[in-house]
Amino acid sequence: MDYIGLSELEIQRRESLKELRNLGIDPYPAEGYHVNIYTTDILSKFSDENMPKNLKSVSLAGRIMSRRIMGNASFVELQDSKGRIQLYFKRDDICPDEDKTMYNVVFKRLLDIGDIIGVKGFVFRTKMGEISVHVTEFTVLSKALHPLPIVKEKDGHVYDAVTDLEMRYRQRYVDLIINPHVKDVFIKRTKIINTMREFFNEKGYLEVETPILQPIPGGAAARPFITHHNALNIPLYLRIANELYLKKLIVGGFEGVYEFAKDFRNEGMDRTHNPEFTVLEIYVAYKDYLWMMEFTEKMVEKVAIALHGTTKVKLGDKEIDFKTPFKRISMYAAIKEYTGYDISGKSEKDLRQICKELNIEVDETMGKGKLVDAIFGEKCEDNFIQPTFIIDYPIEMSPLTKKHRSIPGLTERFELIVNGKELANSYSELNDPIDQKERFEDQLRLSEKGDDEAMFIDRDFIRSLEYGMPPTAGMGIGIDRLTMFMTDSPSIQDVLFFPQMRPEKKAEIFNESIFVENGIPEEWAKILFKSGFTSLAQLKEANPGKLHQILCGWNKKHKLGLQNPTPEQVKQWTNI
RNA sequence: GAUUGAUUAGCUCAGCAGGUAGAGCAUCUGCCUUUUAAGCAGGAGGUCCGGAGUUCGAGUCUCCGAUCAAUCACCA
Repeated sequence: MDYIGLSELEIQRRESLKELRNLGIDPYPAEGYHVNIYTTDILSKFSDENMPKNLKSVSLAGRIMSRRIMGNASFVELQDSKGRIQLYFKRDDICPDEDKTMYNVVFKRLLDIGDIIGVKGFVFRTKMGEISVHVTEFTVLSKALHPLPIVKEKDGHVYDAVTDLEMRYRQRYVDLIINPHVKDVFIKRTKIINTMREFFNEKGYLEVETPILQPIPGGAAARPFITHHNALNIPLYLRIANELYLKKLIVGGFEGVYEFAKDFRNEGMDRTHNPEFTVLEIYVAYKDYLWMMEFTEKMVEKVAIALHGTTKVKLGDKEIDFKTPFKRISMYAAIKEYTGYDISGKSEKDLRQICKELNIEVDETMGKGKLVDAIFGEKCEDNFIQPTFIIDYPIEMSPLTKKHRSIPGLTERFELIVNGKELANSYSELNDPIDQKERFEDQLRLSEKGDDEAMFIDRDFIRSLEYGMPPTAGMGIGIDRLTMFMTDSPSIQDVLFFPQMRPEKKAEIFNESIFVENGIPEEWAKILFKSGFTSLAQLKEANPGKLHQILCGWNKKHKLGLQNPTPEQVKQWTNI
């Protein structure tokens, strides 16, 4: 076995692996292990007076998280999918006969923290009062070769926790093993999605799937990822939204459709942005945005209660109350409240001037919509901590939204803001095909002006509207953000199992061939390379005596079991 | 992309106006027979992120690079 480059702990574990096999124990057995109880059930059902029958003979499996060996009695903490429990191993119970190998060798010496075992035994309470499993038999189920970081915990106080974010995100499996609260976040995430799904299904809306690879990335303003389809020889885009496809389904006659969709945006990454993220979009025929506002707040309230049993949720040092009804305020009223400016009816030039007076950075490519959005984003958004609907957006920033029924220049649109961040976005969908075509053309003009986020024109979408789409309300909500709010997570990386990261630095390219070609045996060539000799010139400069020592030392240290070269041989190598 | 900070044992972290690399846990060897984050004693374990420079001497100072984090910018 090639131990080069391994730490001592890893070498030890590989040695233990060999020894297990020599003893006839398969460290990775093929058959399953019969489990009849979880750690948490043992703890909750235990009773000193009236021990339930099923605790008299338990069989469970999990990972060894700590060991305390006291001669021929030992304690182990076992972690399964639900929690942890203490195991008690006693030599003469594990090995009733003369042969004490299973305890003295296999358990004490060849098992390590991180290994996965199955145990059978009975439940009891130790003198110290801890509910434990007295093990009568154990089975090695999987030997861990990579040492697990050791985290200790007592009375809620955690010692030596792994806090390195890079390790936690890159090796999420390790994070999940050693930081139990991490699992909770993801269990809650799934619960959020399930709760929403139930809410929609109860009303008879249909869960659907629409394309992720799209010839035209529509439905939002964002920079897409581009890929290429070989057979068709065309570019394809990863979707930035599923809006247009879902509306086509409403045209097709469904009453309500929804999709939990992965969207992709080729933009910056930070605490609240990941290149791929999950969005729920739902469209319901014969409804408008006022209906959707009530629908949305009920849905969010239901999620909060499903998760926490109350509408009040802790978020950092704040408490958010998701009790309905949420506050509603129009966008212009919000701007007036926080800036003092009444921007209704203002021209692009006026808006630019107002931005200047408010010290908001603007550039030439920004149209009216983006200017208003800049004012709102800069001066207002942060102020809305409790759930608030911002309603009635200017037409320029809402190209897929129906014009307001009574206020010119505005659209029937709302966003839900929580903790100063946009959570959901919704509107009465524009179903006038001619108006829609004009709005797309406006976007085209913005794009020509240099706005690289302006929407593409989707002619098939316009064609679908020409067949007639019923009045429809649509809503999109960021699942990652919702999960952040509901689990008190400060960054999106905490609610994604595998957040996008820069690739790990490539391992050094292993190339000892130059030495091999010059007659040095391969095993020694590798060691030369690993000890920092990467060229023949370097080798020539080396002191042969010292080099001999380095090589023999390496052989010993890493237990390679190679026959050491003679000093003369090594001298020869330096003279190649 | 900018600024600031970080990178030392498997893990958590010390270390200094430049002078032989430290602790706890984990690991190994003894002792210890129901412990409570960690029983006791002893041992082993490091390319101090990489490269160049200053110096008699660099983990420490300077420069370049890598990676990560925080803040900002960008992100309808």
